[in-house]
Amino acid sequence: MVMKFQAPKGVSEYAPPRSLHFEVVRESLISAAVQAGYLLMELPVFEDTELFARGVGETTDVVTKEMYTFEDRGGRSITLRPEGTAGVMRAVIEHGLDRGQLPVKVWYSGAFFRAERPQAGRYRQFYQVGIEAIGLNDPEIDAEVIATADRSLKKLGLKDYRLEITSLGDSQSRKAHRVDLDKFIAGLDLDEATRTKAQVNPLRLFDDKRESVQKQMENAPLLLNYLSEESTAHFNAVQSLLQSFGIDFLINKRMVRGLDYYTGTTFEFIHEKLGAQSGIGGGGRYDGLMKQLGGADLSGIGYGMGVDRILLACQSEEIELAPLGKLDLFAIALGEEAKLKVAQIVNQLRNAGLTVDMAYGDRALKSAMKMADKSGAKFSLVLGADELQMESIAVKNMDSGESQSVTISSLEEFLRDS
RNA sequence: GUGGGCGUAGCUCAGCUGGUAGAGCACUCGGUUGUGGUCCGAGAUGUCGCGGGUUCGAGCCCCGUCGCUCACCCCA
Repeated sequence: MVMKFQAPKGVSEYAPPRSLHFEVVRESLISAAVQAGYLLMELPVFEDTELFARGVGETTDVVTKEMYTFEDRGGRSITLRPEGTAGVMRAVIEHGLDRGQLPVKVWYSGAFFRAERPQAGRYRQFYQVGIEAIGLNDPEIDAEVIATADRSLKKLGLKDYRLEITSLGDSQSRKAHRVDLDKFIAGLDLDEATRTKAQVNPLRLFDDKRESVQKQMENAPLLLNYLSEESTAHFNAVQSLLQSFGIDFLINKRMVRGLDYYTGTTFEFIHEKLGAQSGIGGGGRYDGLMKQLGGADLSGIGYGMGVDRILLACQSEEIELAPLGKLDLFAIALGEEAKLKVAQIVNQLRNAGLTVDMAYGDRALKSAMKMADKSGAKFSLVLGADELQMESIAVKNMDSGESQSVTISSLEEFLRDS
């Protein structure tokens, strides 16, 4: 018996026709970034393990139990990237961009990896499109980043999502809050596991789904009330900018982010029709990260949008994702002689930059026309013995069903103009 | 790592209290001479996830195993 292979557990992969929808979503996310002046940063999918440990945070769940880590042949510890920001920082530093004109604005797109138990919208290999703006600590750039994320969703026609924002303040604000929060939690009635969780990151308890915990956390001290004057002013400025852009948002005083590097403005896009994994994108400021990784002491802000989840969101809203490119022409040959000619014409049109496909083999005309129909081509042409002699072909408009006669030499021009 | 659900044609699934398998979609061909989208007809396809057990007999019952899936956790 032959072994049957299947994709590794929990990976997201897309075969036609769904891959076309995936492509539309990804391209839409990318174009929003490009529109806002961000430039491509193409990165490796694996990095030195230490980069993520230091960048994302030694105690985070991502680093402690969700990374794909292995040793390469030179004995180096390598990790498949679980997120994008650390790699971007590394590359910015490595290429000296942090010493050039600021802000550095880059976008990236690709696969990320986390060794988690798969579930709806959560995969071990998943796709993100993200941007990072480095070297400018101005509310203006915060608002730009959030607006760009929002635009990338709106471009697709998404409606049933909400934007939640908060500010995690500067490190002093967080320290003061942490002291009080720890004190508060010490007085709660919690089980052992929850207590350990709170020791690693007490903010986590705000996110706990159990009602017993929620109830106890109702009067917990909120970080937002501990913000310094400066942080508050910054956060207020971001809010007024968003309002002036006409972007709706909610302030979530209990927002929790899983990565340690976040500071100040933090945000999340949540889709209302998805399952438990409803976060379709998120991001925030990470003002100490660059320095932490050995670069200049620059602030930064960025986001990561989940392509897989956004595709699911589009489906849940029944949004029609029109395929990007359509065929300009679908060509059909009748008879041996005509085949050569059609192959030649098709090749020539492709060289000229047109998008063309054809029927192969000896298909009945009816069946070939069905293929033409399904291909979504704008025009079809049938070339047989008659046309070979006449040098002119009937080109059929697949929408109207009407045909018109075009000479072979003017075919390219005809397709280009219609 | 912890729970629940499910594994029958390429896809979505049906199969009553056990008697060796079906539907829709998709696919291929056709409805006479070289033109699709509707309609009609015909056809192909399954070791019923795998292994064992009970039984005269198992897709249906029992055990195991693998896989998928949803949720906890976590997050895109």
